[in-house]
Amino acid sequence: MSRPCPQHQHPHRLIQQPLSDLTDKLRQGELKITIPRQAILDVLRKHSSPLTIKEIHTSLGKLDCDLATIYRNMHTLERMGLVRRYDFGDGAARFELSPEEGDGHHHHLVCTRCARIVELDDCFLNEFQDQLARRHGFTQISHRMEFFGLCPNCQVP
Amino acid sequence: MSRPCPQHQHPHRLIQQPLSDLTDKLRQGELKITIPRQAILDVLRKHSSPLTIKEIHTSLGKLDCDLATIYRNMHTLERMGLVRRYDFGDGAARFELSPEEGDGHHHHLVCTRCARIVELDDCFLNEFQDQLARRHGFTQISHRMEFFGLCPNCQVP
DNA sequence: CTTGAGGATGCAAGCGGTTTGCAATTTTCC
DNA sequence: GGAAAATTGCAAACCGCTTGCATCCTCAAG
Repeated sequence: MSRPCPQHQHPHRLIQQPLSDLTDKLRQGELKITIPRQAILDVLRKHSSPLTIKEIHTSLGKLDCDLATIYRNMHTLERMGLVRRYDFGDGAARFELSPEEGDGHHHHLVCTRCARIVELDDCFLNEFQDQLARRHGFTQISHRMEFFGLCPNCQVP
Repeated sequence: MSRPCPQHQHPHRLIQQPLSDLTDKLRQGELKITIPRQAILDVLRKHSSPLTIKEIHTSLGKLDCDLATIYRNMHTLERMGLVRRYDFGDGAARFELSPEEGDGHHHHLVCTRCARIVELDDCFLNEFQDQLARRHGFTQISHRMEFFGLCPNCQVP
């Protein structure tokens, strides 16, 4: 389905962090270090683009843990800021490891046919967002933005 | 799918009692003008912000038509370009009448507490989008972008 | 090293939004 | 009016996701 993205297109910011870092964070959050938890983080570390729960589950392979466990873990990991959730509008949430520290906010360009995902590094919307907030009196403002189209490989039926 | 050539269809239609623009378009698309269909379009015409299927259904009131019918109709109306679908990430699709003719592309600022929706008139992303397409070799490119925050009324718990 | 409290998991049931198969009905055209 | 085709209602199913509950595991205190 989704194939690996050419390296030159997006030097992604998933800095390979030592496992101890992650487990450290787990401990800080008073989370127990369990087999499924470690395995999920491992899977996420090995992929550069956001994965669905199903993809995570099949990536876990022989460690065939329950879907409910993955769902629950994605929530807790998200709550801890270890993982970032994306919604491409196809009904399945996708997750990737949060880039280290900085808010690492970024967006995606998604092929509507093969689901290939290109990561876009920069988000230029912050000042526009602030302006919007001021104009309409909103606070705690955030945004979702994704691009869709046919990738080069999918343009010939 | 295939639309008849505008010149060669239903010549009598033009001199009949004035039908709404919408029913006009239904005929052009070879869609039958049914009670539920008209009622749904009526509801959408009376609301300025996108409605969920449920909201449409309750707005239909005494004409208590089946949810499946609404779902099916939203698909066909969307395919005809009469209706626009939005996804605010809360699991329920929302629909509004397509702005007349021009692509009428626009975005929303959604209160995450009371779901109040502010429509933003302009979209400044088109040239950026084209640039993206060129850079990554994508075609048929489009985007989704929504803003979220707390509206003025929801800022004091 | 043992132990136990509370977190985490597996299982199964359930939920909300959406889709679909099919028979019955409605719209439209003649 | 009557036939063909589109549309509807109904019920069941689907999909992603959540939850209740009994059991299991982790980890720190002893």
